[in-house]
Order: sequence, then C-alpha cells, then structure tokens
Amino acid sequence: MAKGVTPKSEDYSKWYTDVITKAELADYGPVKGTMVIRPYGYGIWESIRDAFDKRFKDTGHVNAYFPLFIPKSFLSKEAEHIEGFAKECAVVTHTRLKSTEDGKGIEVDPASKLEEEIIVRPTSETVIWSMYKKWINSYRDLPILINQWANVVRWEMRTRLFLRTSEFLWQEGHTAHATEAEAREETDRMLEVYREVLEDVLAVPVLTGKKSESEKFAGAIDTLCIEAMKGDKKALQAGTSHYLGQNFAKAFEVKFQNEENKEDYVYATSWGVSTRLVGALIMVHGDDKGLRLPPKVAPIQVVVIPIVRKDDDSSELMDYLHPLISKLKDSGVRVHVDDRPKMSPGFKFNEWEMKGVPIRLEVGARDMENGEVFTARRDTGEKFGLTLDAASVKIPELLDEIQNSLFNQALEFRAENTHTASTWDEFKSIVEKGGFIKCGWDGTAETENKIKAETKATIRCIPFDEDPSGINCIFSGNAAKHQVVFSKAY
RNA sequence: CGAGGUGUAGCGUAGUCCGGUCAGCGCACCUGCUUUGGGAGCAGGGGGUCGCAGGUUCGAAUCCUGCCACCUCGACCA
Repeated sequence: MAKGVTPKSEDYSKWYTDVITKAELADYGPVKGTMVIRPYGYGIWESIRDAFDKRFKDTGHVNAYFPLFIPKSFLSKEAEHIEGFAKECAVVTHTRLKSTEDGKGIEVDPASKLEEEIIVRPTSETVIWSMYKKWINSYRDLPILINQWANVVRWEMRTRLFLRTSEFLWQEGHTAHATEAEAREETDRMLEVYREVLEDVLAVPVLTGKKSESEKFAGAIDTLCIEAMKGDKKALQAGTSHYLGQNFAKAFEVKFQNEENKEDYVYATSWGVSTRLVGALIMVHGDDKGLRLPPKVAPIQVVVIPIVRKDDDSSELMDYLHPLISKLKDSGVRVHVDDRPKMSPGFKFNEWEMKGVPIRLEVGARDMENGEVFTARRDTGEKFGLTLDAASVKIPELLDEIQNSLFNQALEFRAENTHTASTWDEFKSIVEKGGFIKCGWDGTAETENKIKAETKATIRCIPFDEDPSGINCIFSGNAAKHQVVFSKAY
C-alpha cells in the first residue's frame, strides 16, 4: 500500500477516492462508471445490509427476487416515472455475438435483433407491479410486504465510487395496501427504520423530512427522505421512502375488492437504500489518516499487532494473547491478528488506521512483562495500557464508546454547520461557506428554481419538525409556506 | 452532443520543441542478509509492441496523417 491520502482540506474529492482505493474498499471496473467492491468494502456493505434486513423482517417484510430485465413497454405505463428514468436506461437489443469475417474478433449478430427491446432495470416498480396484478384480487391478499436485494443500472454520465455508479447494489421495498392510511403509515415506518440504522449502526446523524415536488421520486405522491451532512458540509441523500398512492396500481390495473365488496385500486409504497451508504460512512467519519469505521459495521473491530524482536519467541507471545483473543471472540468481537512477517509494526499501524479499524492492540515483550496490552483508539487517537485481565471486559465497552463518540462527533459537526438565514444576503453568504441553511420558503417551484440557478443550493427536505409560522420566504419575501433546509448536495 | 487536455512497466512520471547510448527514475513486486514499539536498510533481480495503424527517414517514444481510448468542464439522477 502506498503512503497516505491527500488531506481533506486540500482536495476533498481526491481525499475521498484516495481513501477508497488505499483502504481497498473498491476499485474501478473495466467499463466506465462501474465499480468493483473489494472484500473489505463488501464486508462493510454486508454489515449494513444485515442491519437493515433484520429490521425489515422484524417489521413484517419478506424478501423475494424479481428479474433484471423489463419489457420496454412496461416503462411507458407510468408517464412521470418513465420521464424520470428514460435518459439513463441500458437497453438490450440483441441476444447473440458471432465471430467476425476474419475470425479474429467478435461482433453483434444482426440476426439476433430482438422484436421488443429489453430494459435493464433502473428500479423495479414496473416489473413488480405487473406481478402484483396477478397476485392481488381481494383485500385478503393485502398487504403485500416484499423487499428485494438487487443490483440496478442507471447509465450515469458522471460517476463517483459508491456515490453514483452505473450499476449499484441496493434494497428496494415494494408494498401494496388496501388503504391510503395504511400505505402512508408504512412509508413513515420504513423511514424510521432508515433513520434508526443510519444513526444507531452507521453513527450517521440524519435529518428526516419530506422532499419538495421537484425533488421527489418520479411517480410518487410524496417522497420522505433522510439527509446526512458529509465532511465537505454538503448534503447527501441517504435513503428515501415513497408514498406512491394509486399511481402504479392504475398504470398496471391492480384492483382489489374491499370489505364492502367494492372495487378499488391498491395503495403502494416503495423505499430504498443503496451502497451509497458506504460512501456516506467514508465522508462522514473519515479523516486524514483514512477511514474511521463505527464498530457496528467494521469488518474488523480489533486488530492485534504482535511486535516480535529478533530474539523474541513469537509463540510465547501468542500464548500470552490467546486467552484474551478467545474471550473477545466469545463475546462477539471481530478480532484479527496481523502476524504478517517481514512487515514493520509502523507499516501495519498505518495500514489499519487507513482501513478504519476502531481499536488496535500492540503487544510485545514489554507488555508481556507488565501483563498489559497497549491499546490505541482510532476515533480519538488516544493510547493507553490495559491490563490483560481488564482488557476482555474493557474492550467491548470501548467499542460502544467509540460507536457513540463517532456519532457525537458527526452530530457536533452538523450542528456547527447548520445555520438559520432570514435575509437573502445572509443566505448567499452561508451557501458560500457551506452547510445546511434553515429558512422560509413560499412553497413555489419558481422560487426553488431561481434559488438553485443562482446558488446551486436545493431544498434537501421539509423537516417534519418545521415551524413556518411568522417567517417569510428567503427569496420572494412572501409569507413562508414551509420552513425548509437548503444545501448544496452531492 | 459543445470546449480543453492526456496517452511511456501495476501506479506515478522523465524524455517529445531540437529525430541517433533514451527507454530512464520513484513507488510497488521478487530473492538474500540484517532488522522489527509509527510507513526499515543494504545488495541483487524481474517486468515496457513508448495508445493503435500507416507514412517520412539510413534510423522514430520524438516529425507527418488518420484512427482509438481516457480524463476535466457545461443539460432537475439511490
């Protein structure tokens, strides 16, 4: 591994890609805009995925899998929806390759052209609702609470590792309900699941709220969202939960008979989070030494680095450590012993710091004599000795403490960079400095567009706890309809 | 699709103006010895059709032509 990363303050986006490549989270794929998630990065995703999956199941959902390929005709059924995705769909037009005339190359076989082209899913609403039509007849068939873990493809022009790639992994929940109230309740419930996982597991504080008309999902009635603040003070949409009303039910003619024996269209929701969350994790917690992982998602929570000098007996050291390591493992701590020979301890320290491991234990002859392990915290950089006996109890406590400390650091950072603006000049100067801006908005798309054109800041959300009474629109000066949060976003 | 820029080893690069011991350097990699508490040292070693295809020339990484690829910047996207 090469030396350090570009400092955050010098070039934030360079810092970001440096951390990803040097911590071996991901690499660029051979096709532009694609990404290989390497084992260490995938390990983080697995922790995130498992945390969500458990909560989805706990709230009554089941997993299923729908096809990657969608008939082109499906995409024309919900006008707004297709409008939103048309420009980024990959299309399958042929089904075969053949050798070229000279036998040296390979080319598309024109004879294999498809009658109806096939779309690679950019999201699965359409396939799923085509199936729900077959499965739903009566209110007794409802609700349907299905989630799928899948890859989707959105042919993006400008990509960034984890934040926006042509193909990404995600989870998409698609539920069908008999009443609007029930569907809206589901939308709220899943947003709350997202908030909880982000804050309690990823240690990323988020704002919760609703998207404005122009920022909402194509095809939704309402889009609820969680928004995080990255280390560059810009906003990152971390998850969305949509109330879709009867839009898709009408497009796919999904009707059911209700308890009064009347026919009605089904009410829908969809909600998703993606591998973008790995990017959020990096940007929210990382520092100039690399990643800092919250213990709950860290593939390795404690790394042990034995320090073996020339005449030392390494097996003696391992005997010394063994009881501690097995006690930690028994209490569910993910421990890794880095016993690679011929690598200096200093090199290992830096490497594991780059990879964001929360706790490092250095153990050599000196510690053995003292009956200690030398402990270093990744979040604060603090170092101290722990007696061998105390360590097995103290380390799990320390992991909890680090989890909290990372959350609190991020919360503090957000608080420092969240401002209230009451005049347009004030607004503009805060946009310059970066951060979230709380202010009034008259509720019109016109105002929203003008603000975006002039400052690049967008409405990130209308927070649930807004209080628009007595304030005016930051731009038009009219009475505010909402109190919103503006920010530049990724 | 509009405007710039770059292609030399896995990565980063020198050389290109002015053809000729220019195919070199750093990192990484391999071997050996000495090391090991914050990115070890020394010695030796492997690896390159100089983006591709033509052309000019006694001779091309270098000059000419044509391709190709990628990067950066401008069009409501987890």
